[in-house]
Amino acid sequence: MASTSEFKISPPAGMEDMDVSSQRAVTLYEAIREDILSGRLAPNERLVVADLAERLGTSTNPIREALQMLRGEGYVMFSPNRGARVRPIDHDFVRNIYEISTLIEPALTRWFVGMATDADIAELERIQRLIEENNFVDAVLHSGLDVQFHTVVYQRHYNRHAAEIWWKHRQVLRAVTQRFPYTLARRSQVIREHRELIEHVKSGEADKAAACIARHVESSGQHILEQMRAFDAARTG
Amino acid sequence: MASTSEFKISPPAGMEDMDVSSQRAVTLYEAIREDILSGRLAPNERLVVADLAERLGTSTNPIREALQMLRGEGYVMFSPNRGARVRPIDHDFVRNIYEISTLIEPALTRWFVGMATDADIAELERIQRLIEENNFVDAVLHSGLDVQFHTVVYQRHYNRHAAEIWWKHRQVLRAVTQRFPYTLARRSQVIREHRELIEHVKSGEADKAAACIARHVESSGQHILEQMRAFDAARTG
DNA sequence: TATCATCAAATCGTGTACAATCCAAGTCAG
DNA sequence: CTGACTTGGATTGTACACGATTTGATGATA
Repeated sequence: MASTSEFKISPPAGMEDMDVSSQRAVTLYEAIREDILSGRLAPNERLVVADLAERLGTSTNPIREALQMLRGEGYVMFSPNRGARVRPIDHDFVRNIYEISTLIEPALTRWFVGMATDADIAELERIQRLIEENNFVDAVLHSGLDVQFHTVVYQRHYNRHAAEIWWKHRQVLRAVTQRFPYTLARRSQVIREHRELIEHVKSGEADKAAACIARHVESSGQHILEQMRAFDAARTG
Repeated sequence: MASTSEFKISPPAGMEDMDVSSQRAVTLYEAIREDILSGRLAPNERLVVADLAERLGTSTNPIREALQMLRGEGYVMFSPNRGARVRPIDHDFVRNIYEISTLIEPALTRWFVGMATDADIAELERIQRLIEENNFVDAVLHSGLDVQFHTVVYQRHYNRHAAEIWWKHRQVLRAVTQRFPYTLARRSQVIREHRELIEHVKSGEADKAAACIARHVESSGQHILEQMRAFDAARTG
């Protein structure tokens, strides 16, 4: 494996086990989703099933099913008899997701504090060390490690539904954040907040950990939304 | 229209306008979803595409697409080369949904308090009057009115994503609640909490309204989960 | 005789090819 | 320039072929 950027984000153990579907369609689903999230498919672009089928080397039916899945997750929009279009991952869409994360993640974190084992804490510290070693140099690696970090916290939560929502949102945010650089201020803030979270978990202070995560998500959202605004302003202005 | 029980719950104005898909498939989607939620399709029952196609008078492709939609919403589970099964609407599933609602609905309500017009309040009071007139006699009517009541609050929220999540959850809960009767205690509690909410909206007290909704969802969840437990105990014991 | 393994046939999921329907844009007559 | 018609392209629904999985029976072994 290459030393950097080959970090593969796998569905965190036991997370989307229900997502294992028709072997072909699930791959197509991921392929198209990545194309949407990465921006290779432009916002509002038409998704012509025949074209996609040819490009991805399959026939139309698997494509249709993949598009229906994507519709369920909110990545594509359908119009009757006019097919699918790429939903724009715009400012509002990202803001909506962040707002919901701000509500859900603290609740998940609170529960984790009561359940965390020594192994969990060791794992958090291990990942945090890797994050700090990388120090945002490799953006993709950082993104993957960051997902890993939070996955440790949410992975075993009894509310699978909530964990799934988090996971879906996270995948959108991962793709979006990779389009923009971290400011220096934001970098040190991320490090600080992660360290603070670990401390609260260690001392078993659920409320503080929850509040910490709330701030973490909130500030992360602010950071990205500002970048998106700036980018859009630069583009249009 | 018949005087009772013919109450049709339509997707509250502008709510799932993105859901308008292939005219046929979306109907099939609703048909199958209702069969699952109402219990006509047993938990874990296999969903054989050919059977469904015949029963619903269509061919296999529309059924497949409908099943993929339902997969996205969490109503069916897929296994590779083994097809789809009905996800059991069990105690855990319902609890998960209630927990998430407890997080989201107060936030939506808080925003509504700052935005509510006189017309909104009048509408809330109108629906509340109908609820009290019906007084839980017609369960389906009550269920529909209850959805309407809360829809007034969430309908125009800027976070469409959150509103959609609420709406999807609500549809599950509507189907489940209709399977069980309201206890007398629960009836008066619902009336009281609705009235209290209206008062808080009128006086513009966002925090109190949010807290009120949090309690409302919480107690509603407790009520249903107890009924489900009792039912399961009676069945197995 | 009971239990288990093996194998075969049926069943159903999955992908392909095709026909029908619908929409939109472009064209031509008035 | 406007409105209806035509035509091309894409969605949507149907029929079918292939392959995997399940199931039931048959036979072997303890």
